[in-house]
Amino acid sequence: MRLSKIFIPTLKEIPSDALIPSHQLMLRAGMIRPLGAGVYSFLPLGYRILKKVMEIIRDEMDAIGGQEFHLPALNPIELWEETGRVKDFGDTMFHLKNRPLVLAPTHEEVICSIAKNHIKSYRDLPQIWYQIQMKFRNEPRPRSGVIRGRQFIMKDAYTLDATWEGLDKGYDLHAEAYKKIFSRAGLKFFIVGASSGAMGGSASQEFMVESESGEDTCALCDQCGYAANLEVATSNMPKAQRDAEIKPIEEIHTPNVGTIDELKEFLKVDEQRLAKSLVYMQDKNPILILMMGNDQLNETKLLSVIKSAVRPSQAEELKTLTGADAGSIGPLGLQGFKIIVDKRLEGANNLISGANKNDYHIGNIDLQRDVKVDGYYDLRTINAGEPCLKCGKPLRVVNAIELGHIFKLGTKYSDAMHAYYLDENGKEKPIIMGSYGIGVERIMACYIEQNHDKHGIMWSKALSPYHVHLIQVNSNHEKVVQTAEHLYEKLQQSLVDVLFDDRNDVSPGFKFKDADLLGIPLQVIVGEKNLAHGNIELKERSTGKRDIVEISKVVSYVEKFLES
RNA sequence: CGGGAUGUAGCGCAGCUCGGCUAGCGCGCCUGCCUUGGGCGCAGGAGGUCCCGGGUUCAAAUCCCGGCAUCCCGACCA
Repeated sequence: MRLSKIFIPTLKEIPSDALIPSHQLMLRAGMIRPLGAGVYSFLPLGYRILKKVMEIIRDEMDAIGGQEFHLPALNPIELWEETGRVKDFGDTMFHLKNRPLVLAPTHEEVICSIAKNHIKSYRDLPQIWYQIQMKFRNEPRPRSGVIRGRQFIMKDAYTLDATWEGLDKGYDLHAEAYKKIFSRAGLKFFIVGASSGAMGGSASQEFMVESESGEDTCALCDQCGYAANLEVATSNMPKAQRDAEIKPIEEIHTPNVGTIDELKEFLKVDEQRLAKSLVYMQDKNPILILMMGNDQLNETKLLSVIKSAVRPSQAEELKTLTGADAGSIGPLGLQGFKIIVDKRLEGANNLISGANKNDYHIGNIDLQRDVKVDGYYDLRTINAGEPCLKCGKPLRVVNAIELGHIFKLGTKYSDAMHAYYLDENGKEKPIIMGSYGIGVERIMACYIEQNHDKHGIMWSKALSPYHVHLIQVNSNHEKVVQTAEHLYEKLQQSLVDVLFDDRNDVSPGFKFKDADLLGIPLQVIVGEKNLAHGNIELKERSTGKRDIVEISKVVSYVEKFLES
């Protein structure tokens, strides 16, 4: 393709709305343009890269027996009523105004409805169905360019199985396929255990890229490889020890002491003796949560224990329910509360907590003797530096971008939609499902985040929109033009994808800058000086390494480069 | 949905505090000449509902009220 003809509107200046490198470079390299918040047009260059990404995904999905579908984005709202997800998604799902239709934010329901109508026997299973299509989500706050948009391309795959062993197998196949996909795309990634959240289901893993601009937070152990989303991460922090000495409850006057830090200072006691109280509301039912010292409650973990929506109680509610304000709440003497306790406090005694009376705390609380505990659960958020659960080495906590997520869904959707098959015994059973997503634009953006310098992007051969960037340096020099045209022909005959900068109204410096910005891995530079000796210069974008070769050897040089 | 910022030519910005504008600068764009190894130079030129609506005033980009949009932080995020 000739640069004089193709539409690649590069920018010298950085658009002010773009803050992260991938967003800036995608705009500057003429790959995308914004149309509204979280909505982007892909221009020809950007779309070529997107297609490369999709081809890698397609290739690996087909390799595990996936069958590609093309599914509707417009869905009848009744379909989503069946699984109760109109409510679950809430404002995140786009609703059409003049028809009872929604824009699909994902496709479990559609897949399930097809399965329901056509998968009748265990003989029809297993199946791996996938699609690479636009999804729509009314994100409250789109950000970071294409990384979080209101419409985006997702590869979504679904496994349908008759047995749980089958689900395990399908899940593992996807995990392996995902490793291949992200490796082929040239990404440095890691895999974490994750929460399955509102998708439902059991096991779940996320494929992450470490990035300052990531919206997820993960704990990593560089020693043994432990990795988990902070939503589910655990560490090996010591539990409270049970004292041999049994002491009676005592009331302690603690004027103007509210926070755990103040209490610790005031009483001069070890933080491990302090039990922090938090009150959450499950509908109209209060839940008291006890955490050790200043441990932070992890709301995702709480949600997985409670299994329904909860919210922190408000100040007036607290006063009415407990008789005290935040800072003086405790487990003793509460009416109608469910009480759950973090595992670090399991069975502990001689604890100090609020008295449910302002300015007072209670000492020597024995959770076994004094409190009716409804359960001990892991509820805390871990911190960087805590010992790894597996090997004891300090954990790292990093921000990360989620590239892919694999779930074992189970029968949540097939039950809700009555997608049943008949087993060997003629017995009706729900199809067992798994769900596996990849953010296609995110692969592109994350690749750029990991592979750029101050001049621009550095594409790998796998994702580069063209194989080589042919630069005709001096457009007024007849021999340069002739040679560049000749090489353009020759390279194309050898099935090399060439982007040819044949512009005759652009200075050499401008062409070099553009070439480095676009980041095609190999530049073939036809300039007057080298040509005088019958030579052509070849520059590798990523290393800056330059080679001078004879004209006749350019094609074989390029072929060798592309094969390596 | 809370907090903050911004909105002036295709892009990046100045002007706004203290009203006087016939709105300016750089880049880009068009024409001509020139130059040709790192975003050339010279000359000429086109391009604006100053986000929208209302108000104050002799006079509003500028002051006041309302709205919208975009970005950032937070909340949320299958």
